[in-house]
This record gives sequence, structure tokens and C-alpha cells, in this order.
Amino acid sequence: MPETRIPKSEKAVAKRDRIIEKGFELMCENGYYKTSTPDIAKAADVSTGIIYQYFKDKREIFIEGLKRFADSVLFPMMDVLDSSDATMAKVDLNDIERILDRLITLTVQSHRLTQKAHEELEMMAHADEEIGNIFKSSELAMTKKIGTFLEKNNIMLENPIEKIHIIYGLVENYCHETVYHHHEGMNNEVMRSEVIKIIKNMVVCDN
Amino acid sequence: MPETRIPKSEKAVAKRDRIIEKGFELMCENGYYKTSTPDIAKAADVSTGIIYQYFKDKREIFIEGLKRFADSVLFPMMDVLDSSDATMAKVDLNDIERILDRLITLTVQSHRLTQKAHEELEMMAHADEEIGNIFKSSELAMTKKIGTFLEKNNIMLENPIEKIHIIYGLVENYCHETVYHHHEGMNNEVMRSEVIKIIKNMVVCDN
Amino acid sequence: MPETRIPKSEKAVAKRDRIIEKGFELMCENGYYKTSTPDIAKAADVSTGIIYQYFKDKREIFIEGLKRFADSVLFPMMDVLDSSDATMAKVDLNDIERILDRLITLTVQSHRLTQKAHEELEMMAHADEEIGNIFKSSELAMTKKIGTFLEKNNIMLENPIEKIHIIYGLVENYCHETVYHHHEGMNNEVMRSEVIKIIKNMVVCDN
Amino acid sequence: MPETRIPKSEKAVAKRDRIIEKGFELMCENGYYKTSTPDIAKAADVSTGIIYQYFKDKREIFIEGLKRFADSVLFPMMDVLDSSDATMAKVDLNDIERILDRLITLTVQSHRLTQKAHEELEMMAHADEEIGNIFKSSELAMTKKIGTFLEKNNIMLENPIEKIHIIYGLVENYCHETVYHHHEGMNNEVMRSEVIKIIKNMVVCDN
DNA sequence: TATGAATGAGTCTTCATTCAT
DNA sequence: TATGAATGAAGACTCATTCAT
Repeated sequence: MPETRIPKSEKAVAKRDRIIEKGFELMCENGYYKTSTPDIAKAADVSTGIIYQYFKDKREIFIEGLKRFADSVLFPMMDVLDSSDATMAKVDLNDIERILDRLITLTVQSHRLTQKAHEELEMMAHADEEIGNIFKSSELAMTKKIGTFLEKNNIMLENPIEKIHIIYGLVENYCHETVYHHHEGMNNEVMRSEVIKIIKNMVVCDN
Repeated sequence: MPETRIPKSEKAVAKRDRIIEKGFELMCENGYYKTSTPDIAKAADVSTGIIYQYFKDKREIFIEGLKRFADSVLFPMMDVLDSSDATMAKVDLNDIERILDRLITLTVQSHRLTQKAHEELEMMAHADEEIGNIFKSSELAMTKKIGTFLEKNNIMLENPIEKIHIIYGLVENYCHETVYHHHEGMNNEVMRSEVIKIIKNMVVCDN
Repeated sequence: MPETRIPKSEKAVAKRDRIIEKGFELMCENGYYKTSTPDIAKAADVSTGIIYQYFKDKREIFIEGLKRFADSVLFPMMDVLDSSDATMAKVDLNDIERILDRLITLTVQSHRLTQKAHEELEMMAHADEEIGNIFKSSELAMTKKIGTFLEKNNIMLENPIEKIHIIYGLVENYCHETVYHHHEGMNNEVMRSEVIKIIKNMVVCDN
Repeated sequence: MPETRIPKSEKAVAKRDRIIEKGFELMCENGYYKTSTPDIAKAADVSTGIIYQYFKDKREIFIEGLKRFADSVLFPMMDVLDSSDATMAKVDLNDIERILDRLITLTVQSHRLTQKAHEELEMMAHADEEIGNIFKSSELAMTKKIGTFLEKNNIMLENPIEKIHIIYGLVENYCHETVYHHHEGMNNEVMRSEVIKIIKNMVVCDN
């Protein structure tokens, strides 16, 4: 029983990377169960056999992919904050509105890119404990990052952790509506401004 | 081509029901793909064969289960509102708080019962159009119900559709946290009261 | 293990007959393996269960049907001869041509009615010895009948058995062409007159 | 949706061939429906899985087998003619008798080899249009070949297409009698000479 | 290392037959 | 007798994984 090998040569590493990238992509796109190992091999332009030298099984490809892309796929907010906190010094009410606006825009963009990935990811997280834990740790990282961001901007919230989660949920919810669902009678712009209004209220009138 | 039979006898109907109930349960619990037809047969205490007299295929069991349990599984809020709008005449600020509290409590309870179902359902909804439509129509029904409820209580909102969706999202998010996730450092009670505060703000100070 | 019952009551006999008739019909039409027992039950307007009180298994229905319809389905020539030898007294050359013409016309008609039955029957005959024997005995009966017919008409052939088979084959072949195949470039009328010419030659110029 | 693979390596090609050969053999021998995929795999000494890498489904094995063996199985006459028309220059009455004799001998031999295949093939041809078409095109090829053969030998027939079909039918009929049936009271030698006499008459005294 | 042909356990589904009513 | 619901063995087919080269 050959242990999965961690490749050293540059070429081999690139190959392993390609398997993860393409495999994870396919699984997110079409679903874990509808993606076969030969499919992955073909997409990554490698042979079926080599996959089992780098990975114990199909599941491991998914996990590897998730670990690698977790932050950007699950929590695009992270990148937003990363790029934000460098440029901003102090924020006032108008700044908050601008930041929120930018945050939402980028999050929507990111959702649009990852398309079908989210539901698939959520279902895997629920079906598989290890995968669930990856989610949790990513979420934790993001929560911390938001906290840091707020701190840097001298925004002191009561119950920051809880508020951050709520804010995160509000933005996610808006994104889902915009990217996936489109319910009857809903106006995206209206929903967006309502969401921003709520968040602003939470941050500013913190009482 | 054997058409699926619709059973008449009481016993047969009960059997069909058991297949739907147990099958849907297993699929929600362990995942659609990890639930085999023999598994379902065993759980429902019937033979494999009978399943295919009542259902075209495995997918139909899931859809049937979804249709049947959609409202209670997906949108437990519905039941809450059903029982609320009969008893209430006019609401003031305190009433709203009480209603919200009750809404949340019942929604959490319901989520607890359905356990792992939600993510599985969402992933199916995303993978299968027909299933997705069942979701949408249930959501629509719930939105309307909330609207009616507000109307009856003389609560006039600007942008009611959007606000209702946001409220629905907030409650769902809280439930997920409570029932499934439990993030590090989070306090449920605090999150709950923050959510209620936000909703109250949305409903009362509608400006 | 309940032995198959031979029904006495008029009603029951009619039911059994209907099963044979409709079952055999379906099997000939759609193929033995593509005809299910429930299909037969439905077509005969009886319950599935009752079939197994009259017949050991599906195969027995086929055999019963074959026995019953063998002569008319397999060898429509029989009926032709039955109706011919009554009316004819002596034959001359012209009579032979007329008889042949009538024989062929009726045989074609019969094939048209039985449509797809023939190939199915042949394949069953080949797959199942007992069924094959039914064929053989029917063929024997027909050969004898043709012999009697010739005798009655004072047509004495050398090697009558062999000639009769050849004649039978020629007519069958023509019928297949007319009813089922229709090869490119073939003219039915021409083929027909060629076949008649050959047979006439066999019968008249018997040297 | 795994596309069927066309093997390149010599070994793989041999394996695919073995599946076709053995599978087709079994299907002809025991019937299409009585031959299971595992049966075929066992007979070809391969795994079940590999079958579905080379063939879309069971039916395709049959069709492939038919295509491959069609000419020799269905129309052994072809080979006979192929080997004949090279050697012959001009024919007289005696030559025709010799050629016919050889034709019949070889056709009987071929039928003996293919054994039970014919009825099975005919039933498949009737149940499946694509299979039927393979038959037809093979028949057409044979008809043309016979025509060419006659032409080369300066035998000009009136209504050649129809006559060729009749000849073909006569030979087939004789072969069936010899190889499969053996009716009571029939003498093969006698039948054979009668058939030859008829054909000779058709070809020579073409009037 | 890499290939891709090969494996075979496991899946969904069908249907001849039985059996409780 | 008659029903038709129920059975479960067996079939076609898939796919994660292995292995000869």
C-alpha cells in the first residue's frame, strides 16, 4: 500500500497543484458525486493513476482544494478587508458607507465567479466533519480579520463577534439573492440599500 | 413501462408514506448519494421492489419528501405565523418583541429537529431544477404569509418584500449558528438579542 | 405449490382463453421478453395472480398460444387448402395457376395480419425445444395436407415431400419480401410471377 | 458520461475483439436476453467493467458482432462467389451445376458453423431497426455480387434481381432443412437435387 | 514516475412469481 | 376463485481504485 507521496520536483508539484485546482473546480461546478476521478485526470491533463500517488482518495483532493481556496472562495470578504485596511486611516460615517458598498460589490463579484460552488461546499461541510472544521477555521480567521479592521479604524463595537457574524450573514444573504435566486418582486438595489442601512446602524449607533 | 401506482388501500398508503418519510429522512441525514435504495427499503421495512411501484426512481422519493415536508422543514416560520396571526389583534413594540422571540424559538426548535437536512436540501436544490422550484414556491408562500401577518397587525413597511427577506435571513442565520455551528467565542444569547434588536428597528423605526 | 388448475366453469374457461389469446398476441407483437406478465394481465383484463392458477409460468402461456394458433399463424396455407380442395374437382394447367395465385394472395394476407409474429416465433422455436416441436408437427400437418390436395387433384409428383417443402419455401420467401422487407430494386409483381412460373414447372413438367 | 474508448494497444484490441466474438457467440447461441453481461465477461475472460469502456451497452456488442460477422454468418454465399468468380471464365450447363453444387455445399457448411445464430439474428433484426439495416445492406451487397458473378459468366437473366432473391431463398431453405430441422420423411439428397434442378432451369432456360 | 487499461464491488432498477386478503 | 400488493433475485451499468508496463 503506497503512501501518498509529496512531490519535490518542480514539475511534479505543478502537476499535483493542477489536480487540486482542476479537481476542486469540477467538484464545485458539477457536484462532488457527479465528478469522477477520470474527469479530474482529464481536466488536469494527467493520468488516472498518478492521482493515487499524490492523494489517498478522491475526498482528499476535495479537502486539499478546500483548504487552499477556502479563504478566497468562502470568504471573499477577507481579500476585501486585506486591501481596505491598508489604504484607510480613519473612518467617518461616509467612509463606512463607502467601505460597505465596496465590500458588497466585491463579495457579489466573488460569488459570481465561484458560481455553483457554495451549495456544494456547504453540503460537503455538513456531510464530512473534517471538511466542516476547515470551514470553521476559515470563518474564525475572517471574524478575526474583521475585528482587526474595525479596531484599526477605531470602531469599537459592543459584542463584536456576534455583530460581525450578523453582518457577514447579511452580506451573504444579499449575495445569494443577487447571484443565484432572484425572487419574485424583489429589487436588488432596494435590498442592497436596506442591508447597508442596517449595517450602518449596527456600527454607528452602537447602543 | 410500468406506471407508478397510486395506492388506494389504507395500508398501502401508509407504506408509501413510510417510504417517503424514512427515505427523505435518510437522504437528509446521510446525503442523497450515500443513501441507497436498499437502505431506504430496509428503513421503511418494505422490499426493494415495492419502491418502484410507488415511485419512478430514487429522485422522486426525495422530491415527494421535499414537497411534503418543505414547509415545515424549510420554513418553520410558516407554522409560527399561522398560530400567531389568529391570536393577535394589534401590536405595540412589546408585542413585536414577544412575537419575534417566539418566532425565533420555534424556528430554532424546528431546525433542531430537521438536523442535517438543510445543507443537503440546498445542495439538491442547486443540482436539480425541479427541486429548486419547490424551494422557491415555498419561499414565496412564506413571504406572502409574513406580508399578510404584518398587514393584519397594521405594520406598514417601506419595501416590505426586501425587508421580509432580510428578516428571514437574519433568523435563519441565527438558527444555523445555534443549531449547527457554534463558532468560537460566540454567545448565543447575545447574538439573539442583537438580531431581535435589528429586526425591531427595521419594523418600528421604518424610515 | 398449487398445481395449475384447468377451469370448468364457463366464465373461467373464457378467462383462460383470453389470457392465452391476448398474451400470445402481445408476445408476438412486442417480443417475448418485452411482454411482462402484468402487461398480459392488463390486456386480458384479469389480475396478475389468476394467471398463475391457470399457467405454470409465462412460457406456458406462450406455448398454449402457439399450440392454439400455430396452424393459422404459422401456416396460413392450411386454411387456403382447406377451402380449396372442397371446391375443386380436377385441375388442368390453368387451374393450377389460379390455385397458386389464390394460395399466394391468401398467404400474403395472412402474413400481413400476423405481422411481427413470425420472427418472434422462430426465435422462440430455436430457443426452446418444446416450442420447436410444435412447429415441426404443424409443418408436418401442412405437408400432409398439401399432399392430400395434390392427390385429390390427380397431380402425381415424384418426390412429393421434398417438392412440397420447396414450394412452401418459395411462397414463404415471396411473402416475407412483400410484407416485411421490400428490397431495393425489387418488383413484387415480377417476383410473384417468377415464383408461380417455377412452381408450375415443378408441378406440371415433373420430369 | 464516459465515452467508449477505442483501444490502441495490440493487447487491448485483442481483448475488445474477444468480447465481440465471445459475446456475439453467446448471444447467438443462447439468445440475446439469456446472455448476461457477466456471462459475456466470463466467456471473454475479462472483467465486467472493461466491457463498458469499449461498448456503450450490451446491444452495441451485438451490433458490433453482427457487423463483423454479418457477411460470413448471414451470407456465406459471398465467400463462395468471391472464390468462384476468379477461377471461372465462361460457363456451360455443366459448370453451372458444379458451381451450384459447390455453392450449396459451402453454404451448408457455413450454416453448420453458425448453428443457432440465424433465428436469433432474425428476431433481433425485426426488433431493432439499426440491426435490420445491417441485414439489408449485407443482402444488397450479396445480391450485387451474384449479379456481377452472372455477368462475368455471360449469363443474362430476365429480371435478375428477383431471380437472384429466389435463388438465394431456395438455397437458404435447403440449408435450414439440412442443418436445423430435418423434417420427417425428407431426404436431403433428393431435396438438394430438386433445388439444383430448379435453379438450373431458372438460369438456363430463361424464357 | 507515469500511464491508462483493468478490476469488481456496488448502484439503481425490473419483473416473474407469491401470498395475504 | 380472484385480487393486486409485495417480494427479492437478477440484470445492466458505473466508478473509485489498482496494477502491469
